[in-house]
Amino acid sequence: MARVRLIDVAELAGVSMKTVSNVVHNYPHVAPALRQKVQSAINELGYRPNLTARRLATGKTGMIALAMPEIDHPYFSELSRHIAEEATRRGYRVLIEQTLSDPVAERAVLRDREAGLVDGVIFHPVRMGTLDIAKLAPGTPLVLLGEAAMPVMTDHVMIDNVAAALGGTRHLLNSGRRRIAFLAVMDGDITGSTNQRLLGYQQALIEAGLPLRPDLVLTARDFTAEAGVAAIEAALERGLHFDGVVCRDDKFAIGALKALQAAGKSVPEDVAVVGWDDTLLARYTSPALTSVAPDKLAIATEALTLLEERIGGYEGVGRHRIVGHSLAMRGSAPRLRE
Amino acid sequence: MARVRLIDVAELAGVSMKTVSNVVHNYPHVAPALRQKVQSAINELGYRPNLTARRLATGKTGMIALAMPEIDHPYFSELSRHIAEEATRRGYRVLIEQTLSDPVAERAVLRDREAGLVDGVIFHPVRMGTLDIAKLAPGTPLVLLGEAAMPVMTDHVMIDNVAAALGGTRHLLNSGRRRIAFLAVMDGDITGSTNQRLLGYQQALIEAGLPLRPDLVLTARDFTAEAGVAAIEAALERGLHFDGVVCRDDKFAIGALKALQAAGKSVPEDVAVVGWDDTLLARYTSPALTSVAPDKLAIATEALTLLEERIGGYEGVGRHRIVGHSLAMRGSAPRLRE
DNA sequence: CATCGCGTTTACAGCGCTGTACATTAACCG
DNA sequence: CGGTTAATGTACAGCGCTGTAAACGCGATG
Repeated sequence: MARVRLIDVAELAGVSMKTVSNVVHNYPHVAPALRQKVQSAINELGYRPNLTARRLATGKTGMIALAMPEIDHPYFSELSRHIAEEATRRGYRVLIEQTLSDPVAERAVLRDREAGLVDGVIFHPVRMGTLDIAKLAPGTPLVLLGEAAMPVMTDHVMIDNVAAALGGTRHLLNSGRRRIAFLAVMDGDITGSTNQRLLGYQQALIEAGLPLRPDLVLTARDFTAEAGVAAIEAALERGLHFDGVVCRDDKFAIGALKALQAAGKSVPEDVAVVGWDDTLLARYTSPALTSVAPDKLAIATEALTLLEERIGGYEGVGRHRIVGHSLAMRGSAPRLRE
Repeated sequence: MARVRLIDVAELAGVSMKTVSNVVHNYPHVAPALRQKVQSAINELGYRPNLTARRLATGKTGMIALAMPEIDHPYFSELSRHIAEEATRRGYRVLIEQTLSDPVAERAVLRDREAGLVDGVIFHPVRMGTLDIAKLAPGTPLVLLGEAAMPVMTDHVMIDNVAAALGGTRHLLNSGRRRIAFLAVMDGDITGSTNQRLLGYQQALIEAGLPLRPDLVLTARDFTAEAGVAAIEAALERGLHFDGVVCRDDKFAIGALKALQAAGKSVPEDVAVVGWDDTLLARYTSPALTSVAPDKLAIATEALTLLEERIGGYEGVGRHRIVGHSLAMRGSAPRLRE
């Protein structure tokens, strides 16, 4: 059963291909009678336009690529959902690419993979830095997310990580905590996110007139809840005393919760915990996690707006947009009573 | 900066377009010297093949669509990851569609949306039933997931829900539970999954010689953790006594955990809880959830195998594949001591 | 030395659609 | 009523690539 083509419809209706095309596209200047005739021919044959051919002819694909480290990480899947919905609203479809934080896969995103396949790319890099990306200067319109890279020429959307960490830490300070740990820094973490969050944490302590104690900055081996457990266990074992933890990540916070409960500490009474990203996970732990909440919808909207402008031909210098964040208050570090 | 085309490379290298094409595709019969010359021309111009044009010429898109209700639901995001990785391994790229369980969006998946854009579709329907799908008989190769629909002519991959529910319930029975609730049935849930799971639950009770008590089959208003909380609260309020809960869903199980803990019941001592889907969430509650674990990787592999056969031209009757499942043992309904 | 055969390269049609330029008809106006 | 404008419709090139068929060496063969 060969596919029905435009010309088949045209022949059946006794008109030119272009007229059929005009009907398909609801082009206004088609006589009602003809439109009717063409429409029946379309229905009779069950014609569906071949999108690939349309793309080749128009040069527009109506598709954007979204490249992220892991599509099943709650933060990224929640963000993708927003981006997918916003893109649909604007008439784009989304091709999701998973890089698994692999440098080769990341590079591929900016090179040949998308050639002529998508109109633009939204990319959350992990391993590629500012210079790597600047060098690959892709022909494709591009918007970056996250803190790993921010070349001057490329558009970029992020939250103010320093301010967010400052806010989260202040919240703990306001509730009377004085020995607040940071979970965690890592070897080989070049994303910049951690550094900015650490900076905000430190700034809050300084504001409050507290000393910066290096032993309160914990170290983890990777970005898993298990690594968070291990880091807290190690800290407790070496006798570290702390009454609050600011985590760079909800998974770390979950690990902290587990390790603290296992050690007989109660949360938030003995130790208050603040997570990061306000993912689905934060709602389902017990106690539920207070978590820094990036405005994911705003990230999606802003990224698509910038991308659409690039697709529309904007070629100026990179715009760097900071979108809002808040602190989602839950049991692990509850809101203060008034 | 116009895109570089095949013909531009050909002119620079002083050869025909086809030769350049052959070099790009690593066609063996190209003289080394020429290949070298063409390669430098490619590098010099930074040529990248236009995938859209390639598709039009070959008729193959190398892309498959994956249509699911919600891309940020942990079960679906985990499944997508497997499908995306397996698809990549087989040389396909994945276009993810979110239907949000909207009948219109589901219908669109099977109709014009993918025309000539993907080689095949993997579709997890929610609202469309067997007949709806059978009627739309798409030209596109199609594999269905889930229990909502299983037209005879269409390929289909699922786990044995009855057996899985039977297994989960047996586990509770083996650990001595005798009053086991089912969380939950719902009005308007036509997916069939719930019914099959309920059936397995009932079968286990019958096997054990226990009566089927209708009051132990709880009702929820929707598929959220909050609805699960409400259902358990209502049951406790009306004085229902139970020592185990089989949930059709991890979110319900999380709701159950919350409601039980709030009511001062301890899990698993007073009430043991079994979840379903073994999502990320199950690992991070406390206690962690024992959960029915569909073999997601097998679902992905099997679905892609069937789809590839359809793409390859198989036009026979629908194949219905049952893949494995297990019971992921965790604290909410722990493994029995030997 | 003409012929064959193989490896290599080319020319060109065509994938299905849209944009452009042009032809036709209808409508309108002074 | 001739002439102008606007509304409709058509023909066809071309988007960038690949498949096919045919042409082109060139050493080996008889």
